[in-house]
Amino acid sequence: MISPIMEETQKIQPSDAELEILQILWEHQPASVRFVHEIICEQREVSYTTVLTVLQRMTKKKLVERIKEGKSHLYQAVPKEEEIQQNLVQRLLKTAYKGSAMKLMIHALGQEEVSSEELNALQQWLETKKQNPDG
Amino acid sequence: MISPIMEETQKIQPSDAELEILQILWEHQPASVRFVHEIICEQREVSYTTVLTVLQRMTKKKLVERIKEGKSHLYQAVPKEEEIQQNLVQRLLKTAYKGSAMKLMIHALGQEEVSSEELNALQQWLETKKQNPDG
DNA sequence: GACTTATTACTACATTTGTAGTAGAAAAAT
DNA sequence: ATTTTTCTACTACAAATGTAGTAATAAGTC
Repeated sequence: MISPIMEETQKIQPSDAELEILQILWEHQPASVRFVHEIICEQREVSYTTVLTVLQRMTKKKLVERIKEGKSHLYQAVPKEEEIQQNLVQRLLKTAYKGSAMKLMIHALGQEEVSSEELNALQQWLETKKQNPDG
Repeated sequence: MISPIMEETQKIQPSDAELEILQILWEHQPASVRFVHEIICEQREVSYTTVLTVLQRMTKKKLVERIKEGKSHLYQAVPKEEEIQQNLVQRLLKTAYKGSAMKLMIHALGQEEVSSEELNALQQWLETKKQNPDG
């Protein structure tokens, strides 16, 4: 879709499968197809070539980088985890919350059981933010 | 994708175009294709039949309901806005934030300019939450 | 009543996505 | 050296998505 909103938000928007793989890479950089496949298979059944195919597409899109390693390859995430997270929240904020960060937060807090440590951390964060708005 | 995470999160996940339309409906219930089209066109160019087609698919998926109105129809969102929002944050939380609501919130707050009213509102909300964790 | 407009139904089509099979080459095992 | 395993490359395919055209029908307009 090419709405103005989309354009602004036209940053990297990995698909579900891609994000799943990125997550793994962010934790175990660089990794082989085999490795990624095994990790995923701890959660769900999927064929080796499926993972391979997704990784190949991701390479084409520059979502990952390939390092030759003898016959095979090692993969490495290109975007930073934070960057992608930011993109995704921003998008959600605009497309589903009309920009109201508040409501989004309430929802994020509301459904999960947030530990009181997290609540405290957030409170502190808020204090800081109020003092120094450009944090 | 049929990961365990996805299954849990297998609630309604409207596509971009669908969400765009839902947003409009939530604000102006019930609305004609024409109306929806006009609203969208304030933002971006799109053909009337495109909107019609999406609405027809949404009807099939039960994302909207159709009310006959003479020759034409009026459409009404089926899911509640909050419900969809919750689904989307929950999904984001699980797929991109490994469940850390905190980080998600920091990001939500961090990138947009959040008014100090919003910050205050959040602080109050936090107070309440601490007193009465099952809010 | 003939003509123009609005509206729907149906069809189409390119892309993206999730999924996986097959073939061929390289490496490892025996 | 022959067989088995491990990889990659390539191909395929169904479903979803964003997009829009055409035909038919109903409704207003002159």
